Parts: sequence; C-alpha cells; structure tokens
Amino acid sequence: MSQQSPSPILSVVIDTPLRRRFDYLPPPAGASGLRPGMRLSVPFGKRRVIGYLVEIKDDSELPRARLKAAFEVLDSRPLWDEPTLALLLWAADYYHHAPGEVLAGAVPAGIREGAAADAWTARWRLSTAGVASVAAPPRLGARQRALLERLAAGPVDHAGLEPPERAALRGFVERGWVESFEEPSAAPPPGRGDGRAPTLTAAQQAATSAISGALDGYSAWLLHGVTGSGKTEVYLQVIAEVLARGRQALVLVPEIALTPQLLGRFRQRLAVPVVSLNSSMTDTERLAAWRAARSGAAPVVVGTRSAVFTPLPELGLIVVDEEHDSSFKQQEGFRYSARDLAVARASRLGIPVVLGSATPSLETLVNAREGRYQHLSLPERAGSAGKPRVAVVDLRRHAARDGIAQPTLAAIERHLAARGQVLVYLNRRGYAPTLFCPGCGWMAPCPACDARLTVHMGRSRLVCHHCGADEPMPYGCPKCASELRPVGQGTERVEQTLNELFPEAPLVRIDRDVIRHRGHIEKALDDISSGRARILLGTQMLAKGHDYPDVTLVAVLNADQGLFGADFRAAERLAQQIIQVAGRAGRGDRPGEVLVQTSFPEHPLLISLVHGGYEAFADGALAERKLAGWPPYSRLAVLRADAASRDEARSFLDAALEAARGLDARGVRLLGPAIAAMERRAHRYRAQVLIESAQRGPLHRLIDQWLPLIEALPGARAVRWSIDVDPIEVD
DNA sequence: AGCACGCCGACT
DNA sequence: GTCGGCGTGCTC
Repeated sequence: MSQQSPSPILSVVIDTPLRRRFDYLPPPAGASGLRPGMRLSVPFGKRRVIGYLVEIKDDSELPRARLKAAFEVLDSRPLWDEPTLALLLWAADYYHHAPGEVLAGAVPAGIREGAAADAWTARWRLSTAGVASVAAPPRLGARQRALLERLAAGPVDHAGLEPPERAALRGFVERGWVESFEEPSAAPPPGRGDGRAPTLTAAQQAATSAISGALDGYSAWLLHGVTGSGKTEVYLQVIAEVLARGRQALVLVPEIALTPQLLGRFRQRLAVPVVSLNSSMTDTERLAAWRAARSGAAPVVVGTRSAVFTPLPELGLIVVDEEHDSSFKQQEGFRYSARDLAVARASRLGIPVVLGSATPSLETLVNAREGRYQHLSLPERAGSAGKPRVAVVDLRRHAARDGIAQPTLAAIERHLAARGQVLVYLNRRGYAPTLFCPGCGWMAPCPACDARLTVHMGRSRLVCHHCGADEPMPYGCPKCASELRPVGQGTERVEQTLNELFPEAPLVRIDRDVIRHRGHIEKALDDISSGRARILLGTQMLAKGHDYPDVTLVAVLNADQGLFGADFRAAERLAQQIIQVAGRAGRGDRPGEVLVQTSFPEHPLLISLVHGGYEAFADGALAERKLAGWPPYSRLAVLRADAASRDEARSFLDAALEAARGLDARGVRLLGPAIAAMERRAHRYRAQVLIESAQRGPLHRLIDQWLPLIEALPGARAVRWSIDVDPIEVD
C-alpha cells in the first residue's frame, strides 16, 4: 500500500532575456542523481534548448498537466559548486538581469552549446584490422602511409591533425582500421617555478603574513600599494601558501594587453599549471582552460572580468589586481562588477579576497575605512628612489606650443640632457579632436553622433571615437571652401611636435592606433626597456602596468578633461590616471619629477592631489560625494533607453515613470528623464532615469516591482532599454 | 531572444 | 490570387 510520491519539479533557467524560471517534469530516465547546477536539454516553445537546473522542488505554481518533461540530463555532476551557483543566482537578482543569460554567460561558448563539461579528449587508435594492415600494407598514398605509421606508434588526437590528415583518417575509419576512444585530457603544463623570490620589504612581509594567517575564513583586504611597491610579490607569496595547502587561487586582472607579463611572472615562480582566461583566446582555448580549472588540474587561474565565474572546486583565495579599473564592470547586457562579485564569492566560500591598487576606488577606500576591509599599505617603492616631486604648470600663464607649455619643454630638455627617459601622457589619440573652418566656423561633425570627428593625419581620415564612423579628409570646407585647420592636440600631433623639437631623442608612441598592429607593442616596449627610446608618448595604455625604470620625468599634458566632466566619477578617474602615470617616474636610484598641465591650477581636488597625494584627494572627493549624496554614500541604478528618435526614448521613460507612481518608492528618488550628455550616438537617441537611495534595500524593492511594469510597456519593444545597478557612468 | 500567428501591400 | 512586411503574444 505504498503511496507513489509525485515526481519532483525541476526549476530551470534558459538563455533568454526573460527574468523568470521555468518548471519541468523530470526526463523519462527519472530524477535520480539530478542536482542544481546541471544542464538539461528541454523543450521550450517549438525549440529544443539547453537549460540550467537551479532548484528541485515539490510543487509548481502551474498545474502539473501544463508542465513539459525535460528531454535529458547533460551533466553527471553540477557545473558549479553550491555556493558559486547561489552567487550567480543572487547576482542575477542583484543586477536585475535574466538568470538564464547570467548562467549562460558564465560558461564558455562550448558549454553553452552542449559540449561535455569534463575534460575528455577524443583520440584514435588502430583496430585489430588496422594492426594487420600495418604488417601487410596495401598500396597507400604517402600521406596515408605516414598517418598509419604514426598510429602504429600510438594513439592520435583528432585536434592535432591537419585537414588532409583528417581526410586520410576518415578513409581508415571506412576501412575499419581505426577506432576512437576517450581519455582524460592532458593537464596544462606546469610553470617553471624556478624564478628567484626577491627579498621582501618589511611592508610586503607584513602584508604577506597577515593574509597568509587568515586563509581559513572569509576576509577582505585592500592592498594599497604605490606603483612599484611590489603588490605582485605579495600575491605570489600568498598564492604559494594557498597552493601548499592544496587549494586553488583565482587572480582577476583588468582587460588590457598586460596579462601576458603577469602570466609569465606567475609561471616563472609557480611550479604548477597556471591557466589564463581572457577575451583574446579562442573558444577552444577557453573551454580547455575552464575544464582544467573545474577539474582542479589548474590550481591557478589568471583571468579578466568573466573569470570570476570559473568553477574552482578547491578555491582558497581570490585576488583582484588594479581593483579600481573600470573594465571590471561589464558595460552591456549583464552589467555586473567582477570586483564586487569576487568579494561576494569569497564571502560565500569563506576564503580571503585581496583587492590591490595604488589608487583604490572610493568605494573600496570607504569599505576599508569603515572596517569592512582590512587595510594593508605598501608605502615603500621597491627600488626606493623616494617619492617623485609633483608640480602644476598653469596653462594660462605660459605660452604653449601644440599643447606643451614652455616650462614643460624646458623640463623635457633638462631630463633628456641628463640621460633620463621622458614620459608624455595625453589621453587623446589622433592628430586633433576637431577640424575647424576659420572662414565660416564649421567643424567636421559625426553624421551619427552629437560629436566632432577626430582628425587622423597618418591615415588621412576623419574618425568618430564614439561610433567608429570613418570618412576621408575633406580638401576644403564643405560650406565655404576655405582651407580647414585641425584644432587641439592628440598624440599624433604631439608626436610630430616632439620630433621637431627634439630630433635627437627617439620617440615611441603607444596608443590604440599604433598598437593595432600586432607585435608592435612588443617592439615598442623593447625599445623602451633597452633605452633606445628617449621619449615615451601615449594614452592610458602607457599608464597601465608596464614598468619603465629609466623614466625620470612624467608630463601630463591635459589634466582638465576630467576636472569638469559631466559624470560624478570624472575627478576620481582623472586622479587615478595622474597617480598611475606619475608612478612611472623615478624608479631605480633616480628621483622623479611630475608636471601636470592645467588651466585650473586652483581646482581644490587638483591641489589636494598634487600636494597630498591620492589619499588627500580621496578625502576631498569623498567629502564632495557625501555632500551631494553620491556613492559610496548612496546607492544608484540607472534606467537607460535609446531609440531611433528623441521622442520614443523620452516617452518610453515618461511612461516608465508614470508606471512607477503606484509603487512603494519610500526612501528612493527617481530623477529624470534626463537626456544623455551626448544625446545622439550611433544614430540612437539616449536618455535615462536615475534611481537613487540611501539604502540598498528600498532601491532593489522598487526595481523588483517596477521591472515587470516596464517590460509590459507598449513602447518596450521599439526602444532598447536596460537597468544598470551600481553604474560607473551616469552622464 | 526566437518563433508563430496575423492582418495589409506589390509581385511571381 | 500569394509572398512577406513587422506588430503582438508566448515560451514551464
């Protein structure tokens, strides 16, 4: 008389923009062995898709008769451990993004498409008939004979064959000479691990032992170290300790071309496999690295933003290097912050997380000051040449040639004469930001954006840095035929000027336009480190990561771009850029000098930065944020919309605000709709509503109620819209 | 997002 | 007469 218990309900998320879960009945094979985090093949509308099982429950809100059964289970064990799956689902809620897209976006493309999650490689070996054919080979082509000999020597990877060899292999399959079998993929090769560890400074030693002494539970550390203070060495020492305990380490780095350097250093020092995960890898490479991490074969993973989701069964430490870097925030689709999720993941797993930076974000600084993170400082510079002298050059008082003021030119001359290298920083590529007609005042506009086209003299083109529009340079003004004049400076123009003024000093320029050509950056960096280059000129690319030990002068040509930016984070970004480039000056035994050119030398934030350094700047900036009620003293989200016309974008947001009227908005302010600083971009009109609250709770409660109403709005299909929680830009 | 259904225009 | 435009609705 046993009662048949009803089959469980499978709660599944699917790779669609729908912010919902879908319930299924178990597949014909039953529900035994099923666990959250496994993939299922399920019917979805008319399609057969891959879903991710997130919960096994007893009941559904729908009658069971309306549920479909899953087709089959695709995994023998979950893709992620429980805390990491819970983190992903929490992140979908927190960022108000469709959970299916969150989970699908957290795995390599191959996994999304149904590839096996375990690391098995298909290989081919000779069958009995094949062995016989080797003994008495019939007439074969040269290629077939070569392949047969290889097979006689041992199994062959399909992936390791050239296309003609694959054709030969197919012939063997038809003749029944070969058979396939599967075996575990080879582990990635271990690092050399023979690099010598330098002697640690007292501060490095203190930081290392503090973190190493706290490996058994959650803790968050701000490793605040000036450039060259040896943060990487602290990471390495702590990671070595983590590895000694049989655990894994995850290192997140910004999305720039400097991963290879860091990776090289890790492999030199750690005698274990270190795999990388970044956007320049092919799908196959990423899949292999992901599998190696998930199987435990790779104890160390160094990756960019999305690597924060990598399954690591024995994860014991997370490092976020250059935590202030904006590339940790995804700017489209699932708009998560990998830095914040790294902290959340560490907390769920009960492991330490280390946030490293010379210029911590104000959020992180406040977390440290209020005791949520522990603050570790590395004040000394490893080679110890003392702090560089920073001075301001007032652009209003000094004559300038192509944006370089007289005192700056004199300093360049002085440092070159003293055999120092000079670094010139200008965060604007191209020749000039504007092409101007002195006759009628016309300025070459972008046809698609509310912006001017940038003059690129080398290519003889006009380029829009916002949408990529690219036009030939006009011969004269299209309105009045006068001769046109480039106005303002970009790196290309400054390069020309510096070459004219200092013909004896070889110059290397580094920005996206020159680096485009592969291999160029290696050559440039080699010219710099060998000392062939005397002047280094470039944009942010130059400021990030690389070490230039012989640079004694850093000149920041235009500090004003960030001083009055529309965005509340503009000053923070500017200060970080200045400190980051300034950090390149005066390594080794030579003192450095830093000159910051500005038309607003009395700007309080600039004064505090120049005289008191980043901490003093941060004090001032935080006081301003507190007064204005900006983060980190409030919580923000942005509802953005763009459409083919101003009206559509605007009326969609008006309707959204109207829909919010009936909701519980206590403690939340809705501001807008406001037109974006650059309203038209790539032919789309952009506007936004700011959602602001002193507390996280009310903000998320409001958005939770609001989103279903927004989704149901009649205009919701004509406009593109998105919600951005903890935005880094609100222009 | 896909995919289907459903009504109004220029074409084999 | 149909092929096909994209508006609207639905996906357990």
